[in-house]
Amino acid sequence: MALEHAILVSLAERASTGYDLARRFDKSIGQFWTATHQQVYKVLARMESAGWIASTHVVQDGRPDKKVYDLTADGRAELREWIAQPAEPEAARSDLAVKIRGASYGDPAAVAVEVRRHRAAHAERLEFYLTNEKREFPDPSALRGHRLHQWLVLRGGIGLERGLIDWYDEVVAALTPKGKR
Amino acid sequence: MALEHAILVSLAERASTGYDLARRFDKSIGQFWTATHQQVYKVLARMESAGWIASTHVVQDGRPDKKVYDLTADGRAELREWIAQPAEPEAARSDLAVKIRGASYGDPAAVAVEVRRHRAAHAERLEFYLTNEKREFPDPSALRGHRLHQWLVLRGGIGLERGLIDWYDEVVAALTPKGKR
DNA sequence: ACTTGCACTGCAACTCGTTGCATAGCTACG
DNA sequence: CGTAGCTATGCAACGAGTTGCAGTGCAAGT
Repeated sequence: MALEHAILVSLAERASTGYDLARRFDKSIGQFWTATHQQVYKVLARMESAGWIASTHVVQDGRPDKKVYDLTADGRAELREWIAQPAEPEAARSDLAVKIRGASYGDPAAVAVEVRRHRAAHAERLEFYLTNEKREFPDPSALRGHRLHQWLVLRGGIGLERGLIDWYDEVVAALTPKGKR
Repeated sequence: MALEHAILVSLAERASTGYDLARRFDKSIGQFWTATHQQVYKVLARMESAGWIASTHVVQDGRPDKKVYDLTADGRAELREWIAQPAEPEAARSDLAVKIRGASYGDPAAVAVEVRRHRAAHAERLEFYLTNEKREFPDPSALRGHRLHQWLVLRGGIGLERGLIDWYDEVVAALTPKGKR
């Protein structure tokens, strides 16, 4: 499982509540790992009883109380160890790719429409990443340490989105009858 | 769940045994969907009782008996319907990306080594895909129907691998101290 | 006044997928 | 002759992740 470790990385960057972590998994870290808030709370509870993280109860006014989690020494050690260990090259999963492959057993035109829709969604995400990059990392050559690493992962996301968009364009062109282009 | 539908696509292309499907998930279809044989057998059983597929017991000599599965009319209908339905743009998951992001909380040099290893694995897979493409699709412009769709998915895999390799190169360069390059 | 939305936490039930194990006969290698 | 590896199927137990539901209290729009 890597969710635990993704959370460790997230908490190493900044102590946070479960709610906050769940939202961050929709954004920066979420590029390469996602989780719903239920999953986050569940895993946080397990991690706390394992002693990797510790929580502080914070009373707020005008808002519900919250529990802020932070790494313990054990958590830091665990993170260090996990990072040192080899990871398996993971396999991609894509419903859409399966649909493209099976297009002739359904309606190829409908698949093309679907691919266009995904293209638009990924173009939007690419825009979002590029805007982030400009705002947060205006001078990449000066980056070091964890800021550099964050930027590198963002670059990965950007490359991935670009690759997908190119591919979708290729697919749409191939699936659209020539008269209709 | 898409494994069921990935299997439907696979069986639409060719009637197969569970064992055979599991191996094919390591190759062509496996680009965008994988499954272990246990998972395949489990899902096949469920699909058969749902009436999507039917099996024929085949006695072999010198080898264990096998069960060859093929689509039923219901299975074809289900596949057609599934293909017509919209799919959610799926989120990527990558342990390695999380490790890159967390590199400063561990050993960045060790992460660089790991990235190099993944780069090599993906370069190998890229080679494999390119060889396949040359052998199976020597003249892409002439492709139509399910052969075209297969080729398109292969193109997606090729683009993905290329994108990853480029990214890994970028990451290795950034994580390797300048003196050691 | 009413509803919608946000901040915040969590339980319960479920599905999907992995890991480990079991079985069985044939082939090929040293 | 023994052992490793392939073809072939499957069960049992577990872990990871999703979906649905539940509750509180404030702010802001209609």
